[in-house]
Amino acid sequence: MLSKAAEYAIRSMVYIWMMNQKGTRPGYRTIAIEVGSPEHFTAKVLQTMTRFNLVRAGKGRGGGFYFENPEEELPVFEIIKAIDGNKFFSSCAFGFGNCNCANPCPMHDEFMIIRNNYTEMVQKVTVQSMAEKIINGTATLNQKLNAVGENIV
Amino acid sequence: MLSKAAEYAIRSMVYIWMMNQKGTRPGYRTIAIEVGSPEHFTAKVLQTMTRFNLVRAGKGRGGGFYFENPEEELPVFEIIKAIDGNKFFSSCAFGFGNCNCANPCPMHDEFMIIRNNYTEMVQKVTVQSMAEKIINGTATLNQKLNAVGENIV
DNA sequence: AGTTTAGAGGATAAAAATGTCTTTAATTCT
DNA sequence: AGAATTAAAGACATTTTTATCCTCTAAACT
Repeated sequence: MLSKAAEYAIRSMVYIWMMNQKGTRPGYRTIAIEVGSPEHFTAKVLQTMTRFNLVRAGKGRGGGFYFENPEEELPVFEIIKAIDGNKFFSSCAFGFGNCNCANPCPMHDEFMIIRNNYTEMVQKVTVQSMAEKIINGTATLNQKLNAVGENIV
Repeated sequence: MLSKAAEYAIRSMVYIWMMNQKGTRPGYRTIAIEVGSPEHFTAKVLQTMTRFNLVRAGKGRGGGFYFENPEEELPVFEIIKAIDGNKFFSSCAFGFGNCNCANPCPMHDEFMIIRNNYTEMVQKVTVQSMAEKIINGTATLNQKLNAVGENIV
């Protein structure tokens, strides 16, 4: 499963991309409110994003976060790697540092298939493809809750 | 990814099953040494296993852990659920409590496929099937390290 | 230049996961 | 009955993850 940090990062990035399309550069305060993540923690996570050059940040009035090349497809894979490293993409079910074909754990073969599928998936899903779904109305970035805090179904 | 607790639990259960086959009931001290897990933490994890009736424990001299019905296939799924709950099996990529078809996150469809495959896998892989691999010599329960602590390849 | 705005960075706090230690309870053997 | 053995249970410690706060720095606008 994704860490909270990675989760917030992905949500934030999609939001930034969408706002950029509308011609604005959101700040982390706005982002946190809109994607439903803790404000300062979101700021930290976005620092990591800029450090890895996955997004750019402008200081001062009119500043905020933005993509230099919004057309360039950004796979979720890159975001996850920046935040969580490639722990998941390299480690095995049994936590063996380097469970490999020569010295496999008893779930190695089965786990490899899942892991490869997952890796492929997060390489295929991009910030743009996700944003598109939200614009289409076929997905939501933040869970819609009713007044009592219950999920709307 | 599995928690450490779940990881140790799976390894321990496979080891117990194999020792039972040989006619012995290992204690948690032995188990911890043999599967390479922290002793007392392993004890805790095994307490959970007995509480969920996934294995039995005998106290006193000649005691230790054992399976009442060793023939009955035990899917890894059950072990993971006992330790980690069904967090992973029910939650979505975006951590939405109940991201569902009616209110999906932008990775919902893609993630569902992976999650279903994973669930299927851990339901198919059992303590017995894993033990068999180890007995065959086609897998190891514990990472074999050389004198310097490096992985043997 | 000075003021305002916004991210960067460091220090700290809280919570959860992981790991350790000690005591208690149950069982077996003598 | 008493001693030895082994899991159960609770208290405690450490580490990692998650979250908050405060100060610093850069940019923009007047």
